[in-house]
Amino acid sequence: MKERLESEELRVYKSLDPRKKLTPKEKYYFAGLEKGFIGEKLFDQWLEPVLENRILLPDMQFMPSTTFVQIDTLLLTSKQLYLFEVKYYEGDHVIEGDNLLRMDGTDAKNPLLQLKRNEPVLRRILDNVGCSLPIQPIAVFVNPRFHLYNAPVGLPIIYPAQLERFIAKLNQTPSFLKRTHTDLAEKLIFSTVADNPYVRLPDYRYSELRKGIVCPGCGRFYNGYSRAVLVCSFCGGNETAHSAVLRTIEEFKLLFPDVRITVSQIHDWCKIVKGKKTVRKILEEEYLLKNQGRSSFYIEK
DNA sequence: CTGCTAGTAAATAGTTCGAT
DNA sequence: ATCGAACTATTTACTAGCAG
Repeated sequence: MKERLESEELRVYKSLDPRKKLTPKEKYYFAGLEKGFIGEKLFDQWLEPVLENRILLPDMQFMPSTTFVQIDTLLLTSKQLYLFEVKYYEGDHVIEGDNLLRMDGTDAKNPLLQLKRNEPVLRRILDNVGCSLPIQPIAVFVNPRFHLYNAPVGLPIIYPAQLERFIAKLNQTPSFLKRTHTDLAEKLIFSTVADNPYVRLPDYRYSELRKGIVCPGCGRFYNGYSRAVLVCSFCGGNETAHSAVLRTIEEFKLLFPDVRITVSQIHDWCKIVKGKKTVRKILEEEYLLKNQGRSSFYIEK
């Protein structure tokens, strides 16, 4: 019903990373975003076998009244709604009171607290759409290299070594989806909101960013190209100028949503494309030309 | 495999057109 | 008047096909 996509925030960091020197803080935050996404994808794969009669709702952002909640993973069954908080933490951890600590003493986000905060908000959202299904909040640690030392028995936590059994058990629990369930899923998707007030984007200006086309294989810049085929001098990967330019236009749109797309703009942004003709041709094929002459620009088809 | 040729598409250059 | 897109013609680089 809904696909899990990289967040806009993550995509911005990804395309900024090779083009600008990120501060250590930004790098750290970026790495966290990437790990989070890896973990969520990994858990999606675990859930795959139970989805025949259950619905996976990834990346659900709600804003009922003034509180914003982001829920990584919801799983709708006929009996209940699982609220998962997925973590890709690695290494040894301990619980001290309400805090989840790494062995070096630094704080990691405690998913149990996040669940405690999110559950009542989700309850309100469910009530709003007239759903009385019980919520089952669970924290999931999906990284096999994760260990938690002193957790008491009975916490709503799934550890890496328990994942397989959890999925097997879930699969044995009968679930029959009716029309009301798919309707509910649609209603929930409909009530999600797009923007996340917690995004922390680094500040960047066009002039300071390195221009050019990045190889999708290894993330480094192409040195140049000839005859409409780009060959990466680092990893050997190759692709057509058409798809490379198109991807680089998407990056530009992501980083500068308010700047108009013109042939000159994209020509400068892609840098290694020699002629504006090539850029124009691609824009002409994939986008829609607005206005004529001096004030012309391209928009989505 | 080499050398030739024709065909194709990109790059280049020069010019026109339209909006500001 | 000026700038950027659009148009046109030409050069350049590569490819496929073919004979020797």
